[in-house]
Order: sequence, then C-alpha cells, then structure tokens
Amino acid sequence: MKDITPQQQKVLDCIQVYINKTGFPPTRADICRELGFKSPNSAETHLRALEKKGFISIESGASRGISINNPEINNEGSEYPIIGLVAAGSPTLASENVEKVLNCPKGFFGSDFDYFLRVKGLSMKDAGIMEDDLLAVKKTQEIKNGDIVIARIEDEVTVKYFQRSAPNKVHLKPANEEFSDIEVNLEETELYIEGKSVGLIREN
Amino acid sequence: MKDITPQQQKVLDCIQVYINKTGFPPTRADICRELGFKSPNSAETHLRALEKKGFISIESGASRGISINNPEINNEGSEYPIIGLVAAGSPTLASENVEKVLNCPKGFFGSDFDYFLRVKGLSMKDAGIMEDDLLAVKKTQEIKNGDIVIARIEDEVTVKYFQRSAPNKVHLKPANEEFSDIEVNLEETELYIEGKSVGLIREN
DNA sequence: CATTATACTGTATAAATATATAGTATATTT
DNA sequence: AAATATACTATATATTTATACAGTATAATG
Repeated sequence: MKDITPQQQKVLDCIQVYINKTGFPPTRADICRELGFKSPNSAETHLRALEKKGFISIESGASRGISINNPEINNEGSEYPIIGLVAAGSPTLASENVEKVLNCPKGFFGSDFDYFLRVKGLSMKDAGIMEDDLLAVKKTQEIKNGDIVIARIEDEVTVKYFQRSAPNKVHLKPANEEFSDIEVNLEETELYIEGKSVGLIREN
Repeated sequence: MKDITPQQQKVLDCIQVYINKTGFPPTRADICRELGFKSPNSAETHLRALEKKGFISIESGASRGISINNPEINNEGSEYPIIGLVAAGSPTLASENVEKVLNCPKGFFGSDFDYFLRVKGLSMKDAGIMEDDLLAVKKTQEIKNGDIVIARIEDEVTVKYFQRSAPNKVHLKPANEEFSDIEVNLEETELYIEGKSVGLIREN
C-alpha cells in the first residue's frame, strides 16, 4: 500500500464518515459538499488516486460504487462469516461466498471453529441437521471415524459422516435413508476434507 | 416492529447480502436481478413496505439510498441460563434448575429469547431436535399453529408442535413416528405454555 | 362485499450520477 | 528541463437510478 497524501486521507475519512452516518457511500457531489470542492472532478481525481493506491475500490458505472478496502483481519473479535453456496474451485472463505457475518463468542461450541456453513439439502436429516441450519466448521484434517465432515469431492461440497474403511478407501455416509453412501477410492478420486462440524445453530 | 412477510424477508436479506458483498446497497434493478423480478416496481413496493414497517430507511432521491435499521446495536453478549431438568412445580428459571449459563449475543436468533432448554428424549427428532440440544426459548403466549412450544401438562414439561384443533382442544404433536399425539382438553386438563422455540444450538 | 395488503409486470421520465474533456497551477521526480 | 503527480475549476453528457403511473391477480380483513 503506497503512501497516502494528506488531502487523499481527508477524502478517505470523508467517505468513511459518510458511510457511518448514512449507511451508503457518497457521490462525487457529496464529497465536494463535505470538503468544499467546487467541481465534481476534484472528487473524481482523488477517488482515482485512492483506487490506484489500493485504499478503495470503485465499481465502474455504479452510482455510489465506492467501497473501502479493509485488509485488517478482523479475527480477534467474534464475527464469524456465514458461507452459503460455495462456488466450484473458489476458496471457501473468499468474500464472494460470505452471506453475512454472525457475532458469536469464541469457544461457543467448546472447540474453536472458523466459519458457519449454511446447510443445503436433507442428507443429514437423521443427525438432526436440517436445511438452512448453520454448521460451525473447524478447518482441520484431524478427522476420526464418525465425525461429521465437510468434504469436497471433485468440485462438489458435501456434509457427511466420515468413515475410513480401508487404507485407501473412505465412506461418506449420509444420515438419511433416501441418500446412499459415497465410497471414495482415494487413488482414483480426489477427496479434500474442508473440516469438521463442531456445532450447529438453527435460527427459527 | 411489525411482522415481516417471507418475501419481504427475502428482499431484506438480499439487501444485507448485497451490502456485505459490495460495500454499498443495491439499486431496485439489482434487487430484481438477484431475486428474479422483472419490473423495478416489484423491488420498489417491497422497499416501501419494509420502510413502512421500520426495517429499513430510504433516503429520498438518493441512488442506493437504502440503509438497514438495526436496533440490535447491542450485540454485546448476555449470559443466558441453560435449564436442564425442570423439577415438577418449580418455577422454570429458579436457580436450582440452572445447569450453567452461556454467553450469547442478544438477538442471536433474530428474536429475543429468555433461556436455553436442554432437550431430553427424541420426540422431536424429525424436526432436527436431538437429545441434549439447546433450545432457545422465548417466554411468550403468542403461539401460532405449527410453532414448537415448551408446554407443561400437569407437572410434566414437554417440547412439541402446537396445534389448536378446536376452541377447547389442543394437539401437541411430536416429530417422531414412535411417539403419539397428546390431545389436551383444556376443560379437563391444565395446560401451561412456557414459551416457544426460536432457535437451536448443538454443541458437539 | 368492499377494502386493504401483498405481489407482481410493463412503461416512462425527471433527476441523480459517473465520467470525459479542457484548462490552470504547483510541487516532486527523473 | 521534461515528465509526472497533486490539486483544483468549469462544462458537458451518456447512463444510471428513483419513482410515478397504469395494470393484473390473490389473499386477508372488517
């Protein structure tokens, strides 16, 4: 991140204050009003400079399409992301997968965890895991037989019971008679374990 | 805050997700795209309804001038008691019933609640409520058919679906074939509704 | 039975907004 | 000395956007 000039800092602060106050970013004209500029192009050029330096992002063509880039990892608090549909191949915690964030005390489930996964489908129904439940997922490779795991087979993400049946064979078992076991031969098929479930939340 | 309809909830969620994803609120057209509407007026009328009910504010004339009204600024956690075995006749929240307390953000389940109930038995298994789960219970008498209620019949506490079948008759329905309905004739039997379930937590 | 709320499509338009272009001026870097 | 970045004014315009108006349809309410 390059150096910011005092005037650019003023503009950046102005954007932050405006968002805090109204809930949405300012227009060029709003920035001019706040900072006393007389031409919208004054704001425009500052915005372009801030974008070039990486402090903000500007969505081209969109009104008020300014967002502040905040690389500060907000992990020390207790805001956990809720992951909805995980697009094939994309990293799980990428921001485009984050449905919203949920404030939750650390160690709420006895164990640490990394994110909430919004459950799709009823394949774990008999384990009391229903559609739209939030699974507290701990990213780990330490899996025991019988754990409920979040697994990625080829490009599909699924929640199942984990059972190693042979050195190179893993059974992924649903908890619903209407679904059948998935048998994975590790020599033929790539299996990636995202993590395991350490808890569950249901919002009625 | 008035009741929100399912469709309005969808629109509200859509706005929140859009803001989380982009950093700024959606336009009417954006909402239409996300939810499959074909007319911007579909979004407009939903927005006006949400505004009228107090869920959002709309800045007149401003593009993307939507902000979500969040009266739950108090996301500092509170300590909620976990109620285990409820002794016959004793008041639910009496200290001898408190198993332990759990720190949980206010409004965690969208709605207020008063305590956690440790679930015993599997009578609500098919609703995804398993033994030892914690039900977030809101003490209220506002019960709709289909709500999951915590009911006290004579001296026993039970969790069931609530269904009023006649002015003086209530069906308490389990979600498990192995259990049978409880039919309560209010003229003969005393039925006290402790409250209803507004959420669930499972600690693995 | 009339009214109101919900839930939409479709079209139109005034106003809001991003953004380009043309200048002026000063400081910093190469 | 020339190029580049900063910091602005002023004007113009295509596009975006909010929002009104005209409909259709269904469910709930008094």
